[in-house]
Amino acid sequence: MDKSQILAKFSTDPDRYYKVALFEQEGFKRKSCVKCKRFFWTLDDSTSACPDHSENIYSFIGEPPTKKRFDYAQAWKQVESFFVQNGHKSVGRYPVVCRWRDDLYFTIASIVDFQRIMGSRVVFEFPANPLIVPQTCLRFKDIENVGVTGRHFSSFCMIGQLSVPNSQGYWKDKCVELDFKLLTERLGIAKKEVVFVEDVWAGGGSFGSSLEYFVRGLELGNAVFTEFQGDLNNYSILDQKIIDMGAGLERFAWITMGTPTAYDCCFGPVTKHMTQKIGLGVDSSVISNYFRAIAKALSQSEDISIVRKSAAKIAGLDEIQHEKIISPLEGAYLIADHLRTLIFAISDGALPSNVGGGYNLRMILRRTLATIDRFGWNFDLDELVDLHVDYLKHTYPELEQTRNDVKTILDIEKSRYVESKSRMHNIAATLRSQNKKLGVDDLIRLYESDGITPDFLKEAQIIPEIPSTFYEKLSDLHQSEKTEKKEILNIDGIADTQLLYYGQDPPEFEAKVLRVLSNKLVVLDKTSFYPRGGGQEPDHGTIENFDVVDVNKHGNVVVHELKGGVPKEGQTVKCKIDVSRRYGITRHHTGTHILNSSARHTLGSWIWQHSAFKEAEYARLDITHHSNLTEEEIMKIEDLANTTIRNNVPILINEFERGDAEQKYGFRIYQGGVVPVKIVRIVNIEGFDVEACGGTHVKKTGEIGLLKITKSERIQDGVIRLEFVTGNAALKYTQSQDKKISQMVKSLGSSKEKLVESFDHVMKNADESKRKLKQLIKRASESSAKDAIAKAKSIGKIKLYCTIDEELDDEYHIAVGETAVKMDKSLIYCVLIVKDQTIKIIAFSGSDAIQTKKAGDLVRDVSKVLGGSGGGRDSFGQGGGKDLTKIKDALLIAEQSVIGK
RNA sequence: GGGCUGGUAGUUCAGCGGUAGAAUACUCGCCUUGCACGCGAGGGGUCAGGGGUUCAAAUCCCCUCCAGUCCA
Repeated sequence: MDKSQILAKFSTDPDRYYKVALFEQEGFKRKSCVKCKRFFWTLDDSTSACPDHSENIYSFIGEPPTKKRFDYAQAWKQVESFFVQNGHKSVGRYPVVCRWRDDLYFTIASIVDFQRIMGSRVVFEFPANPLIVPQTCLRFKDIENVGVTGRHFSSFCMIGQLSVPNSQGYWKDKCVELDFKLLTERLGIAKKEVVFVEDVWAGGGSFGSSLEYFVRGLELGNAVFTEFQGDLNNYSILDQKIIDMGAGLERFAWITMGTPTAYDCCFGPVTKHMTQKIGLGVDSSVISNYFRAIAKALSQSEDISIVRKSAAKIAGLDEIQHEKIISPLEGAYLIADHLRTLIFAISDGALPSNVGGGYNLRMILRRTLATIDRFGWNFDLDELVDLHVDYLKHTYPELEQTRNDVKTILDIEKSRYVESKSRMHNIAATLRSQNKKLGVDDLIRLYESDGITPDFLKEAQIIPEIPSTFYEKLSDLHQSEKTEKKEILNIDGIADTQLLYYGQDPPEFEAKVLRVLSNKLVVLDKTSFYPRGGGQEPDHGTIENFDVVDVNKHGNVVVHELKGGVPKEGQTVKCKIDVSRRYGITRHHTGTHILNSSARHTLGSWIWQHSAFKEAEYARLDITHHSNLTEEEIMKIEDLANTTIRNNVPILINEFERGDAEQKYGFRIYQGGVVPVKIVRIVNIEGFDVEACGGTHVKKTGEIGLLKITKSERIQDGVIRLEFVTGNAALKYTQSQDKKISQMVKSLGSSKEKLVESFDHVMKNADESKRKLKQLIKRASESSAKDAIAKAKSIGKIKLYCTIDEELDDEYHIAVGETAVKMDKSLIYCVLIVKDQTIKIIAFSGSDAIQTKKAGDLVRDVSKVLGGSGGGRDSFGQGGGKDLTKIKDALLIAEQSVIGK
């Protein structure tokens, strides 16, 4: 939907869409900006331009409009206590890794916390009404601006003020009144300073008006009133209207502090520590002037390099001063920002990698490290992380728990960066020594497959200039599309299936056939057949006497696929589950939970389930982890899992309201991904693991018997796949392993106890034999060569030795031949080697014999006879053929060929 | 999720259908009072693994494993 059209429409009726009680009470006037025509509301009679175009834009830098000063941590305390006093519930932040939405890697706005996708619709679930949340959000879109503009962050805290207008919540009037009071009464900003700008918001099929509020050109927040659904020509009022006010906490702090940038008051001791260490003063008026100028320049241009240049000019900084004063500051801000983002992301379970959202994290860490390198600083990442966490833990106490894991991950990633850098230098050195001219395609390949940028090559003076077509060509390469298809079955009008497997779970039951589809799909009124879902494979069994080969759930209807025929609609049928298959699957499913938790306890807090698959014979679990697993790690995980199994821990399954479950157990419960339901089923392996899960589980862990990991592989950067077996499948696995060992023992003629020794012995022998053979050939070649010379037939000036060998191979004859022609320069050495139904020809011509016959030519002539081909140089040639019947002819041809026929 | 690149001596890499190489490190010898260096010789390889094409594969094709890198 076109937002400008909605805005145009809403603007024609401001009383209906924008005018709130506060405007009336306080006497706000509605004006249209002299520059951009946008409508805004203000108490200041003298203003004629909207905040973006006003004269005093960003004049709070150095001169804040408040007497009170609140830094980042204090600002939240003020906002929180204000809203709590006004009847809001303050809820903890949600993870920045957005596991409850398939379409987002990271939480990008506070409202996302409460959105759940059901089918194609977005539904809202609020744990309280009204509420307030300090939601950390990650955005990588404007990464180039971070550190430079003074206000762009890769992560920031969006204060979310959410209200549903009903008996507890409120609508527009109260919302704007509260926001206004927060600014004026709590923060102490003069009423005249606050400006509201009319705007609209649209997305996900709904839309509504919004009011952005500014102080001196700085947008502090945006109150969105989601009110309608449909499109502009045909829309209705939503059943559930929602107020979504999002405000930047960093900006709240900034406006009261009036520091040159928002970074100065939001990273607490971090930037201070850095500027002290590198010896930069940040308080000077030059810097304030510069960043005020940046803000002005930003409203005129989006090109950051132009903005920087023009701001330097306004602030009166020449190029050298700019480079000396501003650049390092920008670097310090960037480092502080990026590290804070990494702390949140890693704490919430994201890992830097080359896929998905992990790539963003790898990029910002590498930008951080490259910045440190560029200025030659020696910051200790661990120390900076500590400073951040010590500061942030007042607002986000949970960060304390992952402090050390964050350091571990950063350390691993850092060493990858260092390795990558040294690889780049190696390649650069090679390129330099090759001294080849590099085309655009070469540069693109270097960039895409080795990460070597043309800038790097230019700096290393390997290329003189970056070709103008480089970036164009590069972006052309990345025009890809996504396709997704899903088959939809028509099950309209069929009643929801009663799910027996969540109740008594009878292995045999009678049910009524409600519908037969496509002559193979059967829908019953109730079923014990567990359908495919959450990585669990479906039950098999029989309905009447027909085999059930597949079971799927479509909405709330379970559809059974039969083989060999179908019952009639309306018929009552006898159904039987394949119990042993089900039990195998069930044990693997509970085993998956145990294994996941075992891996997390053994490896670290960053372990999450990435995906899983469980059937009767085996299961696999993909976990998020930074490196391939060592044998020791696998064994430790296995040990813990099996200890848990032997402890025979009870498994409790209960249903909770989603919000209650999240509050009680945290977001760790969502290991299996998105669960679009209001009531979640919690599977609790007491004291060990808690997950939201709809699958079938054993009653006590002891039932699993044994869990054996059979394979571990890294399926992509940051994801390890564990294949494993439990119960009877585990026994079968060890039996088959044992059988293999027996076979090896048998062919080695050894015993199970001495298997490893015997194997080592055989390997050693083989190595030694190979070495001996090499020596033997070397020593024998001289006498064999003499022998050949003696046996050779004289033909004119030269001698020909030509023979057939069915025992020794080309390696031997090459050695002998080479020696022989060195000893007798008039010799031609030619052997036909018969092996595996083919004939190989090897020929050497001594340096004198070459004039008569070149080895390459000889081979070509002879191999032709044998139905093959070959060739080579003057002194050496090889070839062959497959026609064994012509082997005698070949000898003759060889002689004739030498004679010159 | 979609691509791309690579895996050869302990290490860094070259070779890219036709006898498996260089540099460096290693061992030994020579030179030197000794060290650094210099000179000479030598050892060191399942060319990641498996299959295919071919008279012939490190080299071409397919699969697997391991690693790197770019994009969304």
